[in-house]
Amino acid sequence: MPRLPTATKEDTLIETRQRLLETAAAEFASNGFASANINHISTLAGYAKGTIYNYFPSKRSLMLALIDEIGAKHTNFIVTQVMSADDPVQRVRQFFHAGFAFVEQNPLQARIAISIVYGHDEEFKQRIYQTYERLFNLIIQDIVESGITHGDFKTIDSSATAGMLMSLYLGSCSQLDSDGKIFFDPGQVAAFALEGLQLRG
Amino acid sequence: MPRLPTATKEDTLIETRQRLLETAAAEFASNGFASANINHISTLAGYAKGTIYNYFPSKRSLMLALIDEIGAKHTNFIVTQVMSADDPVQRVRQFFHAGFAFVEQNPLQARIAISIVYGHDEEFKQRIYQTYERLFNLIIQDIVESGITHGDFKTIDSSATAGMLMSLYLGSCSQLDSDGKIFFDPGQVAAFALEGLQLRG
Amino acid sequence: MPRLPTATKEDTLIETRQRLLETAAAEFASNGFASANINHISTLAGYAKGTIYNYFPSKRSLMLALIDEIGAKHTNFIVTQVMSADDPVQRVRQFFHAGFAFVEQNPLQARIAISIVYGHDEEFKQRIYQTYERLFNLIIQDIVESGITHGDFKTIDSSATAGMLMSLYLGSCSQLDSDGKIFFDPGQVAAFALEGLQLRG
Amino acid sequence: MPRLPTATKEDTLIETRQRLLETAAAEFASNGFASANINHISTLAGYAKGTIYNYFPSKRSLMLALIDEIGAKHTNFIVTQVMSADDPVQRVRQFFHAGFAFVEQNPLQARIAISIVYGHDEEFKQRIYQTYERLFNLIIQDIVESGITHGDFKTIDSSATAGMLMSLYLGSCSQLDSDGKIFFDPGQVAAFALEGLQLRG
DNA sequence: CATGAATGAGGATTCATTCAT
DNA sequence: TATGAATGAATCCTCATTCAT
Repeated sequence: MPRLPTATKEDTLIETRQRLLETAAAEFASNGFASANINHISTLAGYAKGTIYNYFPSKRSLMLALIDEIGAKHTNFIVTQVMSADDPVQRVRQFFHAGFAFVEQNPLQARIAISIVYGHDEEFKQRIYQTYERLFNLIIQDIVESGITHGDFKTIDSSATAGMLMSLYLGSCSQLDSDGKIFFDPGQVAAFALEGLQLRG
Repeated sequence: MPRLPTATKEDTLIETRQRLLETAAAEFASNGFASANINHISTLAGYAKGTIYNYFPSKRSLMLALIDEIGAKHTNFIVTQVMSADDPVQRVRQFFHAGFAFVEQNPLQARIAISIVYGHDEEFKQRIYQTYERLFNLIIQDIVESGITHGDFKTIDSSATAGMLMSLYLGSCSQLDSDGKIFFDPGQVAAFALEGLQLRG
Repeated sequence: MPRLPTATKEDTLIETRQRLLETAAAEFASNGFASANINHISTLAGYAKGTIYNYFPSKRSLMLALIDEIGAKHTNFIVTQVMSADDPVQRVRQFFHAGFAFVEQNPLQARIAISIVYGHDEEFKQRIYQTYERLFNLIIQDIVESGITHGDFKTIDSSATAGMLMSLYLGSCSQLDSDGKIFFDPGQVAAFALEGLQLRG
Repeated sequence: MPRLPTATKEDTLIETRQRLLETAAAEFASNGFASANINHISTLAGYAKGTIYNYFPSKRSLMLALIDEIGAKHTNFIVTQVMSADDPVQRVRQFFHAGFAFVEQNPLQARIAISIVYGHDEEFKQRIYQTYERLFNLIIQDIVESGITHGDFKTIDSSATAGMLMSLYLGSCSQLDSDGKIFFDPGQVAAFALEGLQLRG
């Protein structure tokens, strides 16, 4: 049915797989993994029930593939933009800007990632942590430790600080107003992360 | 089986309900709402399948009752301790101390609360936001705005700041090490919230 | 609760039983036996769940007791009025008049009786046929055969004719208009039974 | 298991549906709707539990589909045969002959129809009345009113008379002897309907 | 590769019934 | 005798998965 005559066989395979991952994202984002309906996913993608099993051996493995995809995309998106700045302070700002932009451009994927991070499924959690390892390392080394070395940041526990930056990021970008837009401004959050609440003496 | 001959009828009712809520917390915390098994809950509580329906009309309403309980307990726990300090800066520290203590003492309840806040079920989300309204108001008024008035904090958007403090709290207290202990130290997080990353000039 | 202080113990027993039978009639009439809820019955009667089992060993036996009561009442009601007429033709008219009057005065009981007669439960059917035996005999002997003997009626199969009269009765009295009133007039039905459709040559 | 390799897909679908409707008829006829077991139906039809839900969204909708089928078949069967006679008196006889023949050939379906007409489920009742509308109109116009016009029948209320004919039909065809055969002879019932009990002067 | 009918384990929910008080 | 908390068998329905076509 969705057969593009000009595409090679392999292209078609990849396209179908991609289409399935996209509709899976929609379904998982709105219903969560356990309540998601595999039938909806293939139907929405324009395929029959069974097709999904030609691409993924199970519902769970579909989710795992989706997690991998989301994690890679999310990480790439942020890493690229953070590294385009040289100054650690600028990198913090870039981190929140890029992070929020990703959420705005990929709301379904972001919702899935966040609900997994804060959810109860240990396998999914492990998997998403793996895919975010590069992002964590970036924050630890290229943001926090780099900032300490540069004399911009306090000599703080870099790993814990990375965790707090991630918490701040994931928490604030999941607070949406009634239109589904992120409630916060990335600059605001970056300022909070950099300067905190207190007035400087 | 759980027939306490010395207890009055009403006491028994309340005890049974409480027992069911506790085992429900365990089940919901480890499996999430959709994957939780109502039979497990009653069986773990020492009752037969049907008993739960003498107390709650449905699985969903059991969850809602649990949310109400968790929200009230969580809010009370934190509000009481925050208000025991007078100084806004101290209150921020108290907020994280009390918050982390609650999570340590009620890990199941905390997991449920966090997974709902960052999850996909809109009804549960709304319900938990309701129960946390008092806590939000506390952060806005008695921490942030009070700190601004006292000249301790910058003149920041108090509502957004409250959201960031909550994000920081929920995010950091849900990062556990391999023993299930919270990875962070509340003082550390409070310091981050108060002072941020940057060195003061 | 429904405790009349002036009544003797036995009276109370009988009254309670009666009250239970009445509310049972309401429940069985509107929901049918299988869908009837035993709890509704006792609650509507003003008693607790368990009380019904002090009077009837099971839901089924409650229905059987109700069938007995309905059958006896129905039979008595019609037999008495039919026998008050001497002429077989008049008796036919009385049969329909009395029968329709019973239905009007006891709509719930009538509904139950009719749904059992045309229903699928063999035990209930047998039981209601037993309680209607006297009524059948009345129609056969004191209406049809008596009419044949008197020279009023054709020499027809009296047993089959009794069945047709009952069919006509039960069928027409269960056709209700939108107000729940019987759609037919007993005189009309009696005339049909006596004279049929055809014009007399 | 019921994989007919020679049949087209659509044929298989229709056959399976038909098979399910037939076994459903057996189950509903012997146990009534509320006590019928959906698993029995599919198992008896040679399918697994879930298969029925590929064809009917619920037990209730299965019954509704069955009602539609029964009503259509029943109506067609009688209408065709009644209209094959021209004389209203003959049509009355045909009505009972055809009606009784239908019951003999479709005992399960007939039982279901009758128990619904005289049962307590309003939705089922409404549905079956809809499917019998054509039959009612036939009796009113093409039997009774036609008979009045021809000068064969008295000038009676045609709608009420139709109701009485239906009552007589449904009531008498549901009286079975111990072998499950209809107790009455259609000619006998037709004679009763045409001439009544009384001797003609 | 795509299909979709069939499967059947799994799970929420109902409710007649019991029995200790 | 009346109560109502507890029971657990029974049953509808869902849906991930299989597999013949």
